[in-house]
Formats: sequence, structure tokens, C-alpha cells
Amino acid sequence: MPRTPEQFEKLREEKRRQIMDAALELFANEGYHSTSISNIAMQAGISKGLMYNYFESKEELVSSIIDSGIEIMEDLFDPNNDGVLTTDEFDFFVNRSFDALAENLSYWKLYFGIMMQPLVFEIVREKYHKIIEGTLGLLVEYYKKQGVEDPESEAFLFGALMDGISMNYILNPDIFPLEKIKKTIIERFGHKD
Amino acid sequence: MPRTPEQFEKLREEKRRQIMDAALELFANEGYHSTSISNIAMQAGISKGLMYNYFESKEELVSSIIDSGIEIMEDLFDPNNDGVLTTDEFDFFVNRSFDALAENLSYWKLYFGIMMQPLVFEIVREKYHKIIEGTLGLLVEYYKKQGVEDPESEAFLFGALMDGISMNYILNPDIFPLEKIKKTIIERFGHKD
Amino acid sequence: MPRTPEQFEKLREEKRRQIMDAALELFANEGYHSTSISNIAMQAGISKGLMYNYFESKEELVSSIIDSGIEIMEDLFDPNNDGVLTTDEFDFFVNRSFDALAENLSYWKLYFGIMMQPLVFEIVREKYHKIIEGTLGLLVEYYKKQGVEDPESEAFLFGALMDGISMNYILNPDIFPLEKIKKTIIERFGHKD
Amino acid sequence: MPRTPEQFEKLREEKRRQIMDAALELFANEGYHSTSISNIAMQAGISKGLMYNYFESKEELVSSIIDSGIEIMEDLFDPNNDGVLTTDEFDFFVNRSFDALAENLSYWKLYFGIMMQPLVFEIVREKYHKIIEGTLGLLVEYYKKQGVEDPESEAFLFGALMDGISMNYILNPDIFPLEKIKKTIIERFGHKD
DNA sequence: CATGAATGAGTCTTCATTCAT
DNA sequence: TATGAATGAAGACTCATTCAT
Repeated sequence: MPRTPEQFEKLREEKRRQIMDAALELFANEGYHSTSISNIAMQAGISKGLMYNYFESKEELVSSIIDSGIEIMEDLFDPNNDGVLTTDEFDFFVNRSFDALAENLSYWKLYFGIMMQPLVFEIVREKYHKIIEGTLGLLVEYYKKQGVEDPESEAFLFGALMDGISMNYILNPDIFPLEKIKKTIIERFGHKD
Repeated sequence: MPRTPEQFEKLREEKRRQIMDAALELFANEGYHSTSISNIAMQAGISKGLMYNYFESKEELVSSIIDSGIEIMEDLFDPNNDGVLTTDEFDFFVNRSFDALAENLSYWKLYFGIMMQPLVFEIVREKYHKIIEGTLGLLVEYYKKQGVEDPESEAFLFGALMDGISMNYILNPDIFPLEKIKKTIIERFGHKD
Repeated sequence: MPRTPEQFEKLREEKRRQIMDAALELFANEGYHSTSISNIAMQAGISKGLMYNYFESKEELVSSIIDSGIEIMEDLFDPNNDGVLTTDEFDFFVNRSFDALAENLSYWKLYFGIMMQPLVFEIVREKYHKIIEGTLGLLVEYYKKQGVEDPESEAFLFGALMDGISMNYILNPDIFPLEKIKKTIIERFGHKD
Repeated sequence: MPRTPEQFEKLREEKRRQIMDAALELFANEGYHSTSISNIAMQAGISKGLMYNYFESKEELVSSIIDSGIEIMEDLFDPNNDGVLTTDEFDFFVNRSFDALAENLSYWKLYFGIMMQPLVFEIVREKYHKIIEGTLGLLVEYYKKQGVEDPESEAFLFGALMDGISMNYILNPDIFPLEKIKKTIIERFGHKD
């Protein structure tokens, strides 16, 4: 009695997730280039060939992982989707960002590792660019409303700070005082009065 | 007309430099893994075999490049080496840091690219850690003197900010308003009164 | 309402034919090695696994296709099976051969493609050898009766010509003047007086 | 004391030839797809990797072999290059063609094997097409001069015959009466009076 | 010192075939 | 009977490194 298409689809989705999880773990901890398909297959408990039943190539695999991370990221910003950031939303955004960072350390390791690799994955970088630009726009509007003198620079500065904090936390999660920093950020970069 | 040992040493050093420059250029623009020894030799105008006369391996080559970058970095901090940072020295440090960034973009691309690659360059990372710790110490002292409430967090924050700015500038040197940001940094993170 | 064994057998035979047709199409147009079982299954509208229910292996599949083609070929020769070729039968043979060629282009593409592949299909080749030998014998007898000086050579020549024409027509069906050539053949190689 | 560029060039050319010879042998006897780079390297007495020092890919290798065969082929036709075929040249051409066939059996096996493979090596096929067209043109002129009624068809017929003979001889060099056929060809297709 | 030919382990990928359901 | 997930052996190709000259 053969499985129904629905059963197959469900199995496929689960296995896909399983492979992506295994791959993310390895990519994050060993680097994309240093992780072989063999490694991934072993970690996922499957055969080498099976990976290609789920992903067309190593590149599509990492691209899928990144994409699925992007979705998380998108939810982070402007939760009610009205194109405007309130102070409460700003606070929420900072808090949520760092929570997400701590919760998905592997993903962010991979993300930063890839973003800093030249040439590779221009596609991925383009996707991020769009998100970043959107966010920057939101922030500029926010700082304008807050009466900041040079809102654009302020937005850049804040963005850089978020990146820097993320990077430092990723490299040294045990030492970096994320919680304290979080508060400071909100005070000094959120409410401009 | 045999050359003196000194002349030999000088020639050797020049050739080493020449290879390192070629390699840096390629590593920064194409990535470490995507750059082959062949590429480097071609770019340096020498033969593949000769490279191994100057560097034991690809890894030693990249390690040497990083090391030589570290020296530049070391000179940046605490110029008079007295273990104390004055406000003028702080300003100077910020300015010099960003100038160095703009001047040696390739090197910093490589540096960030490698720092985010796990496992591979643990050795390199250790060297950096030492420097960072030293610098952090200096900053903490500085902020203490400036009467900052939580000098340690402030030092971390400042460090993260510097990293974040560097990273953003590296990824988008044409867009990122480095000069404006530089001034803001000095105002907001240098003089605490 | 269970089916009778005969119905089963008929269904089986139909499905077999369906798979063979799909495979022939692909083998002929993409080549044997470039055609995967997946491709064939897809083209035949069945699953990969089911294919193995009807054919033991890819090789048996192609072998079956060839065999079924051989049967057509056998009917071409000596229609009344008396072991002797009359001039009318000769004419008929030439005409029928080329008609069959034009009608089953895919099959002949496959046939020639495989015949020129060494080693792989020795078995197939042996079967053909037998047919060819039989045909050659018939032709030799025919030319003897026609009073040709060296009937054996003439038979070889005629055989080579038929192959050559087939090959050229297969490679360039649009350019090759099959109809004209057909007539010439009959005139120059059929009636020797 | 390093080798001079000339020495290197000479060594390279020799090794290239050595690899091509090994590959031709295998391609001809086992088929292109059934011959692995490993096989070729073993046959040539070199390592797998070295092949790629001399040829960019398996396809470039076979393409080079074919190209070098084309050169032989080109010399066969119209030896004095005046664009006109005399009866003597026609005889010479037939003789030379079949001599070349017998001498380079491996090459012609490969050639026919590849020509009958669909899709693969369109490039190769295009090169041949040009040669064939040139030759056909020559033949048409030749038959016109000889007063043949339909010179174009005659040229096609002759071309097909040459191909067919080649094919049959390749498949059965021991049985096929090449010498006799050669004479017959010249008599029946060379001198039309 | 200098060259580039040579090696071989390792990489990604394909695909005929098997098997649980 | 029918499905497609799973396997694993094999293939083309890359590249850091060594070595004869």
C-alpha cells in the first residue's frame, strides 16, 4: 500500500529540516568551505546521495538555510507592518533582536561568516541588502520624528552598533555583557530627549 | 660578484612581501578558500614551486599576512606605550583607526573574513584576543578616569561600535558616511562630560 | 471483479510497450548514457520503481527495444520465407527498408548509435550478425542468379550502401534525397542486365 | 638548473600526444562514456590529476583527438587545393581514404561512435559538416564534368557509400573485402563513360 | 634560486538499483 | 501493483604540496 502524496510531502519536509539543521550546525562551527557534503550527511544520519534528493547543490542548501533565517529576521522588524516605528516598537525591536541572536547563535555565526566572504553568495547578500535598506529607512524616519539632527547618520551608526554587538557576542558569547549593553542601547539610541 | 648575506636577506624579504601583497589582494577579493596557490603565484609573477621557498604552506602564508597586519594595528594603540590613554590619544586613535581602515581596505576585508570563519584560524584569533584584551583594559581605565558609571560595559560598547563601523564600511565603502560617523564617535564616546 | 490472467498479461504487455516507447524516444534523441531511468519513468508517466517491475535493468530495457526492432527487420527480408529472392522481392525489400527507416527514425537512430558503441552491447551485435549473415547469403545467391561476376563483393557493397544511406539519412533527414536515391539503388544494384 | 621554456614545451607536447593516444585507444574500444579519466590515466601511465594539466576536461580531450583527426582528413581531399578534382585525384582520394581508414582504425571507430551519438559534441559535428559540404561540392562539380545526369544525387550516393563501407569495415575489419571493394568503387563511381 | 610537471587525497555530484510502505 | 525515499559506488574535477631538473 503506497504512501499518499501528503505523507510523502510531510516526510520530505521533515527530512529537509533535518538536513538543514545538521548543515547549519556544521557550517556555523566549521565554516562553509570546510564542511563537506559527507560531513553534513553523516551529521544528519543519511547517505551522501540523499542530500541531492532534497537540495540541488551545496549552494542551494546554504541558500535555503539563509532564506529560512531571513524569515525570522523579517518578523523582527516593524511587527505591525504599518511602516512606522514607535518608541515601544523600537525597544521591542532591540530586545527581540538580541534575544533572537542568543537563541539562534548558529544561524548568526553562519550569517556573519558568509556575509564577510567576498564574491560567494552575491544572491544572499542582495536579499539582505533589501532588508537592510528597508530597516534603515524606518530608522531614519524614527530619528526624524525624535528630532535628531542628522537622522541618516544616526541610523547608520545604530545599524553599525547592532552589527558590532552581534559580531562580538557571536565571537565571545561567554564574555560579552549582552544584557547590560542591551539596556544601554535602548537608553542612548532609542529615546532622544 | 657574490652578494653579502645582508643583501640576500633583503631580497628575500622583498620577495616575501611581494608574495604576501599578491595573496592579500586575492584573499580579500576572492576569499581564502577560493584563492589557489596557482592564482597567488601568477599574481605575484613567480612559479608555484617558488612560493614554498618562502612560505611553508598556504596557511602559513595567510598567517604571515595577518601577523604583519597585527603590527600595524599594534602601533595604532597607545602610541607612547605608557599604558595610559589621554583624551588626545583617544581622538588620535579613532582617527587613525579609520584612516588605517580606508587605507588598507584589503587587509581589513581579509581580517574580518577570517575572523568569522570558525575553527580554521584559531591561532590567529588568539593573537587578536591578546591585543583586544590589552585595548579593552586601556579603554576601561580611560572610561574610569572620565568618570563613566560602568566603564567596562562602555569599553565593550565602544569596541563593538568600532567593529561594526569597520564591518559596514568594508561591505559598503561607497555608501557608508565614515567621516561624519568618525566625528560623532569622538564626541559621544570620547569625552564624557 | 478480478481480472483474468489474460487481461493481466495484456495490461502488462501494454505497460511494457509504453515504457519501451518512452525510452526509445529518449535514447534516440539524448543518447543511451545521457538518459537516466528517472527521465524514462517520467516520460512514461510512471514511477522509477515500477520500471524495475517490467525490466530487470536499464540494459535489459534497451536490449528489449532492440529485440523488438529486430523483429520488424526480420519481416523486411524474404517475405515468403522460401530462402530465395526474386527481382520483385528485391525491389520490394529496398522500398520497404527505406520506408521503415523514415517511419521509425527514432529506432534507427538508436540502432546506429548503439552499433557504433563498442563492448557495451556485444549481445545485441551478435543477434544482428546472424541476420546480416542470413541476408548476405540471400544477396549472394541473388547476385549469382543475376550473373554478377563477383557476387560476394557485390553483396557486401550493396549492404554497405544500404547502411551508408541509412546513416546519412538519419543524420540529415531534411537534406538527404532519399526518394531519388532509392530509385537509383534499384536500378543500379537490383537488375543486373 | 631549471629547464628552458623550450624544453618544457617539448615535454608538454609529447605528453599531450601520449595522453591522446591512450585516450583514443580506450574511447575507440570501450566507448566515450564507458571510458573514465582513471582508465585513461592508467593507460597513459600518469596520475588522474595530471590529465587536467594538459586538457581542461574530458570533453576537451576528445575534442582535441577529433580535431587532430580532422587534420588528417583535410589532407585527404583535393591534394593540390585548386578546388577542382581530376579523375586521377578521384582515384587517389578513394585509395587514400581507405588506406587512412585501415591505418587509423581506432580514430575512425571513435569518429563514427561519436557521430552517431545524439546531442553530444555538436561542435565536433559542425566542424565535420563544413568539411563534408566542401567535399560534396567538389564531387558535384566532378560529376558534372563527367556528364552525369543528376550530379548532386550521385555525390550523395557516393558519400553514403563511402560512409557505409567505412562503417562496415570498422565493425568487421577481418571479413570485409576492402581491397576488392575499393577497385569496384573506382570503376563504378569514378569514371563515368 | 627557480620552474612547472606530477601526485593523490579529497570534493561535489550523478544515477542505477533496492526497499519500506 | 505502485511510489519515491534511500543507498552507495563511481565519476569528473580541484588543488595543496612535492620533486626532478
